Amino acid sequence: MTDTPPDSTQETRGRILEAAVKVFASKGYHDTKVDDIVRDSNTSKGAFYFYFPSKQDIFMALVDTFANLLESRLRDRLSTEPSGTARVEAALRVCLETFGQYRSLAKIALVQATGLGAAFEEKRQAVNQRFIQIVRENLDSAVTDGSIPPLDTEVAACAWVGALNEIVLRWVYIGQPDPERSLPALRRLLLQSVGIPEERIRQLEEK
Amino acid sequence: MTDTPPDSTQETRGRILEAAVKVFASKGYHDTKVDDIVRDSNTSKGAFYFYFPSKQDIFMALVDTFANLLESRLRDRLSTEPSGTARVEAALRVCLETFGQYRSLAKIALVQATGLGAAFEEKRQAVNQRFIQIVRENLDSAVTDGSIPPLDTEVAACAWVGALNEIVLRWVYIGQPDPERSLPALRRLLLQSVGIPEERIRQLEEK
DNA sequence: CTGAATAGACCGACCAGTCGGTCTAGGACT
DNA sequence: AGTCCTAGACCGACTGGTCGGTCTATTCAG
Repeated sequence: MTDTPPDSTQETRGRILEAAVKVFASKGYHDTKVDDIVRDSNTSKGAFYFYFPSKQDIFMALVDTFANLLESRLRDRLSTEPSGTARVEAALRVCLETFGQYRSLAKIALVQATGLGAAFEEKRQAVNQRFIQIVRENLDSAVTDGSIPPLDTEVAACAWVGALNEIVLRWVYIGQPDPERSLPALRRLLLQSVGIPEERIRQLEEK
Repeated sequence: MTDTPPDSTQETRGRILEAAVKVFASKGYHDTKVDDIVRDSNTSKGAFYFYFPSKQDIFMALVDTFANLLESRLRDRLSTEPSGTARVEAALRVCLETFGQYRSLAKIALVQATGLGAAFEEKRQAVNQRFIQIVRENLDSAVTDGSIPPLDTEVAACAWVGALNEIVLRWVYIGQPDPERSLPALRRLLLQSVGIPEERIRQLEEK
């Protein structure tokens, strides 16, 4: 009658992780009780604390998981893309794809890790900083090789990340501006903002 | 021995509000105990619950206070500013001034109201939406009167608000890019992003 | 004297984390 | 093969501390 077939052992851990993503994403950190995760994963509190040291720990691990995934995808993609303008396109695509593919995880990383107390705020800040850094590096090199006029790349990088963040957030929340629609608009916005000439942009859009 | 001088009555309410702003801003919603606010305000739990129905309520009230203040300042300023490019300048200035003047409140509204559970997320979304709406209205009218080329103003408005948000957040947190420094950079970024010609921007910067 | 304002002891729900226990697989020994 | 043993996976009742919120007593202004 117990409908659990002879599970392979480590599967339990996976079920807990899966449930954690789901519940954290839908209820937020504080409204998620460990018991919720336990219930949703069809395991037990014992199992939870057997695999994870604490609620905070599993949460942080999820944020890291997502940030790591996104960062490596981004760096991979950027390293194979020579032109500056194409990089914007590529990076935006990678972000939106990844956010889309792991929508729940994304929500956790983007939203839930904010405003829950000192430890979490620091983490959020740190994660964002990583991506701002990536953007900045690329803007810097674009300035160096003369493809865009000199500008305050730190501010620009923050702005870019902030803009993308907000777009994705809205999408994650209310599904509103579909990425398919917002991507071209956002790309043009970002490119224009750092002074890339109209003609280069149009060239990219026609491709 | 109690060092509280003969307080005028209603002052208590003010002291509680003040303390709430301070404590919420420094510890976040969940890490702030009602007793912390009581202690910091030199009042009592009885006084707290005499003036405010609940912890959540006073928090929401603070968020609203700030959002209302900012919105009215923005609308005031925008209504007296005819030119589109000048509006960007004016709006940015109002935001940064207000954020600066009420830094703690700003932190509460921008950060703490995120990721703490359904009610708070909704509020955050709603508040952001209001400002996106303001930006959008202005972009729309700029498109209508031909001062900028047609574009997806919803996406653009989100991006603008997101960018500003991120810049301010960093500043509030780590004090890093000083507004005096980021404002010109950000202004140029935003204006360029919606395709305002170089010459109009320079013109504004020289003023 | 009356009622608003204030104090702070107290209550009880809530929940992260614990801990003693059960179950199962598989190895060793007969 | 059968029996025992062990270890590690897993279970869930329970605990202990923490706060939001209540309540009664007290103070004080008018």
